[in-house]
Amino acid sequence: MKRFIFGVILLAATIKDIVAMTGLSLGTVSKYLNGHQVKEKNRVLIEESIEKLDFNVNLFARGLRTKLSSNIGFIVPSLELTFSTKIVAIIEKILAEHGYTVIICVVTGDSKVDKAKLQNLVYQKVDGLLVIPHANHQFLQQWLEVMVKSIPIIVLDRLFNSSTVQHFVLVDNANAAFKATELLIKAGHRDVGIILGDRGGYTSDERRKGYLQALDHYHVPIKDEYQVYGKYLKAEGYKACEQLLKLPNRPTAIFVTNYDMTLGVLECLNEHILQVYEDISLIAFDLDEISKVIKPNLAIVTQPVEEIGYYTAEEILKSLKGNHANPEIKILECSIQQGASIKEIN
Amino acid sequence: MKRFIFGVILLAATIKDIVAMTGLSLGTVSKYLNGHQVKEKNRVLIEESIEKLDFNVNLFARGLRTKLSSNIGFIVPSLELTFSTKIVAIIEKILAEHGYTVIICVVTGDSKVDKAKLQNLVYQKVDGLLVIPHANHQFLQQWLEVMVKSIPIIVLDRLFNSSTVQHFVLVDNANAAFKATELLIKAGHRDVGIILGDRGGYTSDERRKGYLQALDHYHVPIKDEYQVYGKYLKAEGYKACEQLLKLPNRPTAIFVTNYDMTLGVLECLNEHILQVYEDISLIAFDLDEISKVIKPNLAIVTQPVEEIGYYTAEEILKSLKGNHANPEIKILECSIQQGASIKEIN
DNA sequence: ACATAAATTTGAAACGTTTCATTTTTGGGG
DNA sequence: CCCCAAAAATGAAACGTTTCAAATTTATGT
Repeated sequence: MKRFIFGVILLAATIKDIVAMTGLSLGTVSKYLNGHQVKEKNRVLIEESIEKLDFNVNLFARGLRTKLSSNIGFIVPSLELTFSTKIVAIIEKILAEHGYTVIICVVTGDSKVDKAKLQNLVYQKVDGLLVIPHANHQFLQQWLEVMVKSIPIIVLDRLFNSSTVQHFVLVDNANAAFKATELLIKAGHRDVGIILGDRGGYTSDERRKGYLQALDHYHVPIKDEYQVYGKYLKAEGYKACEQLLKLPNRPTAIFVTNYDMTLGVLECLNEHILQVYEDISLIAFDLDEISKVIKPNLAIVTQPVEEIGYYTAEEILKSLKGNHANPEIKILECSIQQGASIKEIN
Repeated sequence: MKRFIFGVILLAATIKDIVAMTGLSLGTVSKYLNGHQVKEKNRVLIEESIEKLDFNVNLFARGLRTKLSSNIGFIVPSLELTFSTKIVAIIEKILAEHGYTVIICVVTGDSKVDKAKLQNLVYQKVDGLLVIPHANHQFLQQWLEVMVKSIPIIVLDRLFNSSTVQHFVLVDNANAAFKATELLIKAGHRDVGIILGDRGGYTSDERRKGYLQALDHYHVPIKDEYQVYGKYLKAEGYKACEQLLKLPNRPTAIFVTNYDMTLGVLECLNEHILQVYEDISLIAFDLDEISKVIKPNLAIVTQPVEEIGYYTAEEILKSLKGNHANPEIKILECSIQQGASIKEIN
């Protein structure tokens, strides 16, 4: 029996207390706790006892035998992207309903630091792993390749080639970029710049692909100087924007393919005293909460973060429940939110 | 010895393997692992062995004896406030350097849901707790009062009266609000509105206090209708703003005391076709990353999130190391970032 | 060298589960 | 009412640490 003094627990109840109270054996109670068949009469007995004792399984003891922790690790490149935090929040909520907790692990990209963090995490503390890879994820990827053999892993946002990691949840970046670019073209723009992430990065390449397809489809000439690369950072967005503005015939519209870069672009336009819409058209990515406060309201591509969260949570739960072999590449669609940042120049 | 097949760990090394390799006893090795004095010769022996075996303490077994997990729980009201996520990120980084991991727990304010989450967390999974309370935190507070007797707890952002919880890290909200209001007054504004959080909420009351002090200090008449309350949400900021705009002689300047509410205010002004600066002056809270992209740049009060993070991490580490009795209320200062959103109307 | 105090080492017991080979109970058919 | 297969219950062993009283080694002063 849990014993209290002034409301503080001195001693938590154990299975042995249940045994003492019910007269059953350790084995039977344990079986009940793990969802196995137990005689009706005994089930009632045990449940009453659990209730009275306020019994909770000791996870240390359980883990010692089973090597399971009821924790899920969530590896993110940063906590300052709403994309990541929204997904973490949704998943934390769902997993909590199933008795799991979420351990956050921010990877820096510095493989030395990351290695220690990941090692500790995976060897002992988590039953499964959710991963939003860092742009610079070579080390992480190698690590995952090995780890996925011992625990279920789902990778979000980025696809990579791997014979072992096979469970991905992605958005259709190419199609989203196609539609965004299309929107600009249909408004009459033929000089459309695009600000991309790292050259060779997965999302970057996909978004570029969609952009090129759209130009091609509408017979708009492709110009290399309109495609600018940078890291997914505000400062790099600023730089990329300047680069486009410096061009002899600068684009009349820009597609910025990332949240943070968009902030940089807006700051850059501000400083160059260029008005969105009036002087230059814009469509951005993922700006959800703030697209409306910016004047004019920005047209944006919105990733289905909620759907990503729900789907991923369900999938990892399935994997944890033993269905270890349903790897899949899931691709979800983005939507486009109209704004007042695209000028018709027919 | 850890045994591998195709790079996958089959069996992790245990203390017994070290015993076998060094010829020492369990007790000695354990003592070494826990930082106690061991003969130099043996220290070397053990360290070599650990290295060779790639030994890691099994945290389940350790926890079974010690009831310690090397996890810290971080309770946040939401993951969509940069205030919270920045602090979480900083603290996660520092704690990781000390072998701790961070379990995220988002409380909803629904005490039924929260209770189950917190229970699980505290009874078994965490050695300490960091808490950014929800605005509606009665239940949470009661819970903390009891829990702090068994593990160290530090509360951030909000102060509350408690005979047990005594460790707080706060910012000087009153002073920050004083300075913000002062800035508006010095620009000649005498009709200064303030949009506050929940009536009776800690931060809300403090910020109001500073606001009133500033008005009083500069002999500006105080008007009740200029003080509007709402929840710290974008939608409520919108509503609050409308309320101020509807007033017969509406304020010439508004102090918005929260990030999310500011977004709502900006949207509201946009829709009413009111220009910040030109039509109405504004000073906001915590808008850091986006204050620069908004035109005109907003003047903002910035909370020292980095400092809060570093300080809190150090404090919880101290508490975990046994210095269990250094409760303190730490108050950090905010800074003000000038912008172009305040019009001189002398 | 010797006695003694101090510093280390030792190893059995305990932490609270799960597992599994065995034993016991149950219920259906003849 | 008995037999037997199936279902359920049993309880000892094991998981890998930490702890602690007892034993051993080392250091100190004479």
